[in-house]
Amino acid sequence: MARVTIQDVAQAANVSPSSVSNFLNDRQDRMVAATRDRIEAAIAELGYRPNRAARQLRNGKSQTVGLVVPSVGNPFWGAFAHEVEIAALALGCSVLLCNSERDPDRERRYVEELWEDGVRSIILCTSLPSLDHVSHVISEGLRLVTFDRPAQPHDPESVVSISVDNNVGGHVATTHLLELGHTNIAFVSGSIRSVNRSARYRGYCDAIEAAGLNVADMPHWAGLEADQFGDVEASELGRAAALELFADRATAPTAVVAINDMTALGFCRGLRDMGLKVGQDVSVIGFDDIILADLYDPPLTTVRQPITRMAQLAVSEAVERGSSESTDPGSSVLLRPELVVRESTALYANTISDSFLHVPATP
Amino acid sequence: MARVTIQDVAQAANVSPSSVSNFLNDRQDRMVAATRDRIEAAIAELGYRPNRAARQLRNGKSQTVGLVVPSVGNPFWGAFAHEVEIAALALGCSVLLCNSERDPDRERRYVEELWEDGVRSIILCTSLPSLDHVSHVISEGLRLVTFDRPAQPHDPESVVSISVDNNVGGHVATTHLLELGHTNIAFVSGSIRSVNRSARYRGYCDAIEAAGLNVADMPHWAGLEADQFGDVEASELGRAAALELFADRATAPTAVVAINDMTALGFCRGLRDMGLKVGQDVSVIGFDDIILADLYDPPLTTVRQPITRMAQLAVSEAVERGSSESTDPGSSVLLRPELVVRESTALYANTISDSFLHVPATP
DNA sequence: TAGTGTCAGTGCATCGTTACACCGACGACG
DNA sequence: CGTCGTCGGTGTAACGATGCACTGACACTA
Repeated sequence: MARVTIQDVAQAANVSPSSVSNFLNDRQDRMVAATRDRIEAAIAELGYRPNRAARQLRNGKSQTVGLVVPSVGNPFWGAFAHEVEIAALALGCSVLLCNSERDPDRERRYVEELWEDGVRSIILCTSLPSLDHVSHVISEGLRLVTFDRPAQPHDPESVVSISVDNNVGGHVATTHLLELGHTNIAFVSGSIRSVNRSARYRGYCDAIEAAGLNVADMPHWAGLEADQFGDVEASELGRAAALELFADRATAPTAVVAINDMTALGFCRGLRDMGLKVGQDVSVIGFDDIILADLYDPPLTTVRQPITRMAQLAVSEAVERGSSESTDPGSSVLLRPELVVRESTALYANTISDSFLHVPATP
Repeated sequence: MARVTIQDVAQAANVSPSSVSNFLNDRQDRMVAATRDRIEAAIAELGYRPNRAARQLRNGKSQTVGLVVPSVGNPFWGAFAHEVEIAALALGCSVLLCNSERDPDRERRYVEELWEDGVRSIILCTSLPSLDHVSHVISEGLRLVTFDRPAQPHDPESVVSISVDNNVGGHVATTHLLELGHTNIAFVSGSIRSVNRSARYRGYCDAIEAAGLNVADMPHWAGLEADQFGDVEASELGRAAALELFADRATAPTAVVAINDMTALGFCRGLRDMGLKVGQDVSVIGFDDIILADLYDPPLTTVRQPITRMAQLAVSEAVERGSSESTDPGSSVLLRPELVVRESTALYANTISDSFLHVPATP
């Protein structure tokens, strides 16, 4: 059961290893049909599979795509990683998984390491405003696809971005709450020093102002000590936000736009700690539509990201850039998010419930 | 910025490449201290990093550990993958991610492919009773660590298993409900043709009988068409179970042991569909303690798996088997799960609520 | 002093694949 | 008929690391 090499195939097909190599690397124009068929048959018969290590050693590239996410422990990123793996498999690639924990330094180290290990395509899920920390690798030829981070003016030319249109996402979410009659709508985000978060916030602001309201009047909860929380802990953040925003019932909002579903869920949990009912006392809308959104009680209204499609796009941009239907380098794909209305948002008219007005202050 | 090779280091240190190789491969006894220091200095100065592809080509092994999970889209597996990556990083390894979708054939294909690509250590999260589908690779020398699947009598000798003690887990969960006074306790599992699930079921049965009750009197919901559902869909399964078990209120249980948290959450969602309140009308206990368990409303009582510890064990068994403190080959590590009481379980005495008795039948 | 052993370090073939440079044969063209 | 171009295919030197088999120097022993 020793390994079948290209030599074995060559021998079986009565050609030189070079020809087999030519066959494998799409230079079939260089040979007559009969030869091609013999090689093909030999490969099939011997069950030959090229040795990745040798290939990679020889030409410095690997068939692996690097995936750098903040943390697969977060259900959104877990789901995305799942979709990426499926898409990569379809293209014959493996996925090397890295968790950056949203640490720019880890991002850089991972990207450098992957590059040095021959990985030439990386899907980087970052939302840092600048790509300076990895630009030196890009300039050496790395195919970088950023996810969840639209292209920025100063990005290196070759970078492709796949993202949802966060601006319209934030707008859609906020408009939904406005249409339900809410006029005191908080934005809960943690730090927004990231391009996707600030875009969502902009969408929120635009919607508020378009409704003739003043953003300055709305509570904006932007985290504890800046960036103290990583990604899995988004829910902790939401929870903390709820406790803080509802400490004073007089000024508390009746509706909340959360930066993502995990934060929204944490917020709901915090509301519960304070004896408030989501979708009754307070309307909460999330972002992402993770599997848990539909499972929650009440099911969470949210803005869905089409992650399957996005994962496919990201992988195909990463591994087959330059092929027929691929995007131009430097382009940015912005997919349209979709509002999913469930039960965590309700008419403002129904919001002023007994429980809201008479609930005792928490200790 | 060309690659620094072992030759460059050798030249800089005034030794032969062989000596550098010796240095790198723990054969430092073969050289005098001064030489060692020179090599060390040269490596540091040039920033040398061994080329993985070349290494792998030469000796057929890679520094990568393969991780085969049912689906990283499932928050439990996502969290586990996260921990595995952290543990692997600490040991200088990368993690290659594969989703088996619980399909034995995909498991086999992935394992074979990883093996052929030089991966010599695989953490396989399977719960298939037999390892026959991968035993041929094991016999060639693969270091296989199974996770969430205790060793079975017919397993190949070299396999190490890391798992929680599912039997006591099931027992602890059930006992908790019994202690709350429940006597009609359902078991919701989907197919239990997997060793961990059947162990949990056994623990459940033991506890029921130890309480002087009869397992035959308890509802056991074991899935729709056997195995129709994958892993992410565990929640769908739970939801379906709820609708079915509570179709007839007369025989419906007052408490439920779910096979895992996702199923439990789905079950809660189903209960909600029927107008029932978890932790009030019905007590529900899960298994795993995923991050969402604490976030849920009501927070889910569950049996926690110590995944950080388990991931560390799995990785260290996979990559450094044979080292000092490692387990004997063929051993099985069973960690103790921990009951986490939250609010989805309640005293039976409090269970017979108005809403339970008078809720209208759903259409 | 010849013989044996140990120590520190090196030469070289090798892993499987690739692509450049080459080669022979045949056809066409001036 | 000689020459050139093209086609189909091959030889070979890498890519970078490894470890066996070896060597030269020195020490110790009989």
